[in-house]
Amino acid sequence: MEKEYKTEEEFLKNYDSSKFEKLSATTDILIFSVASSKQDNYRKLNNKHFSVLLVKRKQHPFKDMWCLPGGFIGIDETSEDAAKRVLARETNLHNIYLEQLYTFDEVNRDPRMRIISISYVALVDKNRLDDTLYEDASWFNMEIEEDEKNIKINLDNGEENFDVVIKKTLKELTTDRYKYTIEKNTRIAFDHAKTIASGISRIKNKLEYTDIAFNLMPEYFTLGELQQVYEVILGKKLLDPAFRRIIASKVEQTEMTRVNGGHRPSKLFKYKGNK
Amino acid sequence: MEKEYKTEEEFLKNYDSSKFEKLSATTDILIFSVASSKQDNYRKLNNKHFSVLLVKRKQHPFKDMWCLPGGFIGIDETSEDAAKRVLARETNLHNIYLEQLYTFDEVNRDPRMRIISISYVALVDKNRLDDTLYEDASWFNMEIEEDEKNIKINLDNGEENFDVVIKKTLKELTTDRYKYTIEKNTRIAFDHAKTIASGISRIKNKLEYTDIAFNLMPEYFTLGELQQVYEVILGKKLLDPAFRRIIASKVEQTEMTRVNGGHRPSKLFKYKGNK
DNA sequence: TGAATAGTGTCTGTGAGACAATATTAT
DNA sequence: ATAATATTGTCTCACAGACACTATTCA
Repeated sequence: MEKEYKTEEEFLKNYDSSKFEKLSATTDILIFSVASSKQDNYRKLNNKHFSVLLVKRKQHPFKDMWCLPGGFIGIDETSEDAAKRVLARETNLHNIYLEQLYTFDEVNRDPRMRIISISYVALVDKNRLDDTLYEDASWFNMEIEEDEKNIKINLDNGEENFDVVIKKTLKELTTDRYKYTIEKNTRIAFDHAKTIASGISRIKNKLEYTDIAFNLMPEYFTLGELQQVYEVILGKKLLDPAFRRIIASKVEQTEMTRVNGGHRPSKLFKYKGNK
Repeated sequence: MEKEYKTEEEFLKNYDSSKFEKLSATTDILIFSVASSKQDNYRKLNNKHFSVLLVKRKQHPFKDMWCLPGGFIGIDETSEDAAKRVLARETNLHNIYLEQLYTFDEVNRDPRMRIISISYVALVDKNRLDDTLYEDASWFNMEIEEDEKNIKINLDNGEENFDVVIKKTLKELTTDRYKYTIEKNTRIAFDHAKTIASGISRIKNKLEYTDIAFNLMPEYFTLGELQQVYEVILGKKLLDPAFRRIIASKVEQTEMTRVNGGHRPSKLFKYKGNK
């Protein structure tokens, strides 16, 4: 006890509190999902969209603009715990895929005071959600167009529709890591447009070499549905046989089929787990 | 001005400072490099080792144990700026490859008080360093053995030699993301053994799909040297023809050759840049 | 000369891209 | 019958793994 105190004291002596003021930390969460919208043609499958949950700000700064759900990190909780807390508040769900994305800490990212943001990505199956949303939250469908220089995201929640453009600049030195700068943005608060772009990029990458896609799926699904999820996230059509080859080892066929309109019914599959 | 103040006030009213105490943030940097050690046999090439810079703690807690170079993040600087500051102090170099790794924020990771650590990975070419090291810093060669369940790292700085074992457990839900727990560790302070394991894992992955390796190389190098760098980081031998095929598009041959003992001299190459 | 590294040629198997072909359903 | 999706077959091309072979140097 004596020693504890002594080292603490020693530490604080060396800790220049005028220079190294403490700072506030929040967690901001990208809650991603895939939404389905009915098609006009009875034969056709539902249209799918990669979507993100945003919250309308009720206060200054950035009043009436959209931001990511988030919250302050308590002195006795980890950022992951804080993220789970926010996630439960927004979705009423526990046990959701969650991974740390990046820590955004530009000095003036919040005009009020120094607040760093430890951001997380969550993936949820929309079927698990009830329709009631917390406060002023809203799901935005995203259309993503990405090239070498820019990521353009069109966001649409049925009432509002706007574009965000994030410029990717290669950082100095040999690396593939991009630095994101907001090129066009009128409706997203803080630096959250960057967070969204980073999160999309992370999920797109991981889609190709991990099984995260299954977090967006219900227990039973058709391979067509699964393929659609890959397609809307990657932003490109995939060839059926190739997709089936790749996915085959990860799924398990069931006896059930889904009858879905004027075409051949499809078998239902479920996730097999990693090998 | 009036409005600024008003919103700040409003904000602070909603900001429950008893619950959301501010916290301290540091940056910890994995400074990786590749060391060469002379061989006994005049014909043989230098032995290469993947190495990391550690600093001996002079104070409690963890006195006399080894930790990553790091420092507090000022209220007016980003974690990246802080990392560059530390990097310049330790290496006397600017313009070093630097990327954010992960934010470690377990509540009790520092026994004194709540301190979160925004960690970075830096890659330096050892030829650019002079031999004088800042304070009690020391380069440790690493031997890495990794399997499905554990990462075992043997660290050796010529005087001390010890093992660290980090257990990888698959996190709940469908994901390839591992949670690291320290299984065996006697000489590394704080949770820095985890940080080292994460950093190694990041670099190993990126080595395969980016050009980061060239940050560890001098301007001119032989393909054999480059291959050695890949081999010590990946922890396995590569086949010469395959390696040359992959690397061919990224390098440019020069007129120079390196004469290196009792064997055929090798052409010197330089990095061509992405495409 | 021999040990060691440098560098090239080539066979083979795997796997992705491409496209064709067949199956099945509701209207 | 037809439009739409479901599912499978197969050809080709690129490329990684494997191994053999040649080139060159210095003690």
